[in-house]
Amino acid sequence: MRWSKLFVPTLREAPNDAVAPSHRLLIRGGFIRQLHAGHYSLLPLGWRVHQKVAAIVREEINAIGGQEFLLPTMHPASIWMESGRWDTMGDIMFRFQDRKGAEVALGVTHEEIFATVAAELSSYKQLPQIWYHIQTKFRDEARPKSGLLRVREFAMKDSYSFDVDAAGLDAAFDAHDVAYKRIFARLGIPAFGVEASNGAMGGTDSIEFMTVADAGEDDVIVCRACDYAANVEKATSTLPTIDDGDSVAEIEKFPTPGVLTIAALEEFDGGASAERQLKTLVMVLDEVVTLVVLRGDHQLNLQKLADATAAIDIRPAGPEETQAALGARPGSLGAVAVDHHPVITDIALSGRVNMTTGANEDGYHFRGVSVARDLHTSQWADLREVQPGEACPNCGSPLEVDRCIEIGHIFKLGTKFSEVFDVTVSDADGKPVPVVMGSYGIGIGRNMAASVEANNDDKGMVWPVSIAPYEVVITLMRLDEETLAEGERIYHQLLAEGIDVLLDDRDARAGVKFADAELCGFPYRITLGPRGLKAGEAELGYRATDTNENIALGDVVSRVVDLVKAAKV
RNA sequence: CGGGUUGUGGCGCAGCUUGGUAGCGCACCUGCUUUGGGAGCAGGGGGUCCCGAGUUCAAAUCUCGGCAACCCGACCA
Repeated sequence: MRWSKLFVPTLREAPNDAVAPSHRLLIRGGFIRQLHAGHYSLLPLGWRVHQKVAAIVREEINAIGGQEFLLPTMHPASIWMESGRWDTMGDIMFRFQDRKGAEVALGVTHEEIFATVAAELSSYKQLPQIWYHIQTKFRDEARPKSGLLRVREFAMKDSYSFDVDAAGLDAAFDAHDVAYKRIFARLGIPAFGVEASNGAMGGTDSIEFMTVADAGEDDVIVCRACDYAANVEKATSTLPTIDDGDSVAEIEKFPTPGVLTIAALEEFDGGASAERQLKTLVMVLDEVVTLVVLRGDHQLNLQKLADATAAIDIRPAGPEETQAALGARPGSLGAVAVDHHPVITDIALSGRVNMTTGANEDGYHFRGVSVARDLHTSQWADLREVQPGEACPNCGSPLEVDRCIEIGHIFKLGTKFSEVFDVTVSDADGKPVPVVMGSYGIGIGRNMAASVEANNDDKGMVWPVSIAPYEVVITLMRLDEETLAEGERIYHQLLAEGIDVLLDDRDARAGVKFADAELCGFPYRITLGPRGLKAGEAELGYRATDTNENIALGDVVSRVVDLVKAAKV
């Protein structure tokens, strides 16, 4: 391609509302333009990268036996009603009516659709299968942000595995785990897997692939001493034992005028330290008022509560609801003897005695509360959010928290969808068994942006050769006959070698061409000008290291070909 | 959904307080000079000032209503 013909609207300054580095650079480099919130047009350079990312994903999924499909992205409501997700998806799903008034939706994911196709599987002999497509997903995100990192319309590779048993699923899962790590390595993204919540999907194992970035949206708890890493939605830690005293006291109500917070009760004469208090949160889970009890100094993680209860709609109770439920205002609430509402108790409170908590009477608290004896716990669950500095559950070292971008997610679905959509096969004994499914997603555009987050400097993007829009740019310092002729010669030789090469034949100043080439992040730059030509040399520049060297004109092509081939492996 | 910020040529901004019909830098077009790190001079083109209503002789500017975008949080298979 000749730059003079290529549409690359570079900007010297990024729009003010772009903040994330990848967002700013992709716009400045003329790779993307926003249409509206969460919807981006991919311009020629952006589209080339996008296609290269997709090609790598395709290669790696094909390598583990994946078969590529293309399923529709507009779905009838009925199929989502069958799986029960018409309701559970909530506002994330774009829904509308066709001209006949039939309810339709744009796909947020494709478990249902692949399952309907898989219903034609009939024998265990046909298994295992790995099916995938690279298709546009639509998600009406509450807050699209950071350019390509969080959008409402995006291409995603989602694959689904079909196996006759759990062992087969394990194999498919592990194969994806390996494939994903290869993909991220090829995309130039430092990635690691973390234990993750399955969300509303259910299932067992769930691994999210993360890369550390300020622009990320997920907090990941990591241990530097061992390999423990988990999303805060899932992370646990080892807590030191709290000394509750030797004897078990009787429950006792005592006046606490004006004491409305955990902190105030710590200071109060006759109060208790936070770790010896019970914190009672009044939550509304799918319109059921529920008490959630945690240790006084612990924080609730909402996703853990959602996972534990399978509730779809979770919100804190309002003041009136709280008053109606417990007869007291926040600050004096407790779960002691409450049995007219579900009580979900954090497992960290197991076995605790002589605790202090609100008495459900304004201005009074209880002391001497035994969790097992005095609370009518309807469900125990791990609800508390791990804090940095707490001990790693594996090795005891202090945990840290990293801000991360989620760049891929693999998890085991089990038989939920196969049962709903009757995806059954006959096993070796001729008996019908539901197929065991797995689901594996990776966003193309998000990974493109994540690669920029990981590979940039003050001059612009630094693409890995594997996904660079062009592998080499030939920068012509002058458009005189000689330079042009030599540029054309090298350009055509590189093209013949299958190299993605861009010839910068624009009538522009050297500084402009250099700055644009660096901004766009082409890995190699061949600089040709009268000065070098006179000496029979070209300059070969390396974007990643910001270095260059002079090379004899006759050697440039073979040198670049070698470099590109070596880098692509 | 709560909190905050912002909407003025393609991008970055000024003008708004104190109404008088829009300006600067970059980018773009023409010419000349220049030419190995975002050139200089001269000339030129381009704007429903987010939308609507109101006040006024007159609104980018004041009032009211709406819309949109961004940031933080909530939310997010």
